[in-house]
Amino acid sequence: MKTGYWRAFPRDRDSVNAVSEMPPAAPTFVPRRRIAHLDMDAFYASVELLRYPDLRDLPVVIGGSQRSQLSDDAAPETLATYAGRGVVTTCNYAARAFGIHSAMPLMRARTLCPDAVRLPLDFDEYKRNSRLFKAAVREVAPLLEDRGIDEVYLDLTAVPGSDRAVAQALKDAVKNATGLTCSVAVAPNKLLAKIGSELDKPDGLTLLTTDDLPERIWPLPAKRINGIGPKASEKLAKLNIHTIGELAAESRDFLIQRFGNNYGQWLHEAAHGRDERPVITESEPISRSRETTFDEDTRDWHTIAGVLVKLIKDCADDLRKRGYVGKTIGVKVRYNNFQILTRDQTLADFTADALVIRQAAFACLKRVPLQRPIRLIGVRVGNLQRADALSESPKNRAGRGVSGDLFD
DNA sequence: TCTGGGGTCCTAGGACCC
DNA sequence: TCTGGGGTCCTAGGACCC
Repeated sequence: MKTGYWRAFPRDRDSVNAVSEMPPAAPTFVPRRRIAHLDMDAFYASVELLRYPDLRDLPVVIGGSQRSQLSDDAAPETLATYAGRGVVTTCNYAARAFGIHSAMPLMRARTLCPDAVRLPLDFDEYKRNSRLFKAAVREVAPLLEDRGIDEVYLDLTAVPGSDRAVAQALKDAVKNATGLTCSVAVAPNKLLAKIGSELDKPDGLTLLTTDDLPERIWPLPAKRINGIGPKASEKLAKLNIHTIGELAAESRDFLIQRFGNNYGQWLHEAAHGRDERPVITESEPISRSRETTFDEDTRDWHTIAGVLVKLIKDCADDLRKRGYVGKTIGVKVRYNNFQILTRDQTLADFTADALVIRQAAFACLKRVPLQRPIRLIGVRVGNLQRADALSESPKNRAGRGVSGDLFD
């Protein structure tokens, strides 16, 4: 069995500088990486089906108002009686058979399937199940990268057992802990593992090697690559590039010329299934935010200000609860034409104080033209630091950054 | 049909400092 | 009087992801 390959140092798109600082290449034997991507199947819908098993074979759509906004005994309703803003957050496979998919406006889903059952979101319950499945997965493979509520990457390189056996053990662990199914792929890197976990959904188990590239990856649409979204996809289509294979057939220079140095180079690497990004097991948050869409578009300053005050309070509470302080305060509006505008301001001192945030946020809001109705308002606190790390650093406590001459 | 909320990263220009 | 380049921070916008 082939177990590895020789290389000098890992090449990582995100750590070019780090590589150049390393000592001269003394070749090291690096075991071939085994990376898994694990993705829960229709996660929110599946959690709801644990609570309402009778709905299992009916089309079910999750989205719209949140459970916390309803009375406790609110019964599930059908889409036919639903009116209002909002999109499908997710839906079960029965609903997908009608052409419904996530991010679709609920009113559109209603025309496709008026009899679909609509359930409100219950984030507390999804988070509880998320913690359960991640804890179970960690028992099998401790090197875990959290990619949100319903998916993770795992570095299986040091986990004993065949790829298939470990993948099956992961699926069994998730099922035992939550009663839910997931799809797992094992591949040489994150890029291929991510594509792989989609190939056999739901309840999938996929094993991929670089030898599978021509047969199993290249025929897929280019947008199946994580990082190629609607815009890049459209631009590629105009160049008559539709599949990953067609992308791989283009020269690096051609892609750099059309997409810029960074992105062009990355497109070329990705199409060839190359990706050396490590599994990141720990990371610090960059920002926290709160935003909301009005029931009706508005230009009324008092309405806007009133909502903003509440969002600021929520955001400040969240920061304090998590033990973070931030330095850059910003507001975001979305106009009724969907255009987004942001204004932000960096303070001299880190803060999690609602009153301080409020002052800065309203200074930002004053710079927002309200010449047309807005549909969304939001507040963001960025440049986060751990509150405890801050109190240990005299320079930070002074709040004037790192210019040493003020203190030396 | 009429489009949520919470994030991250990248780019690019200008200010400012050395 | 005219002319540098590099580095960092701030701000705004945009693409993308879950």
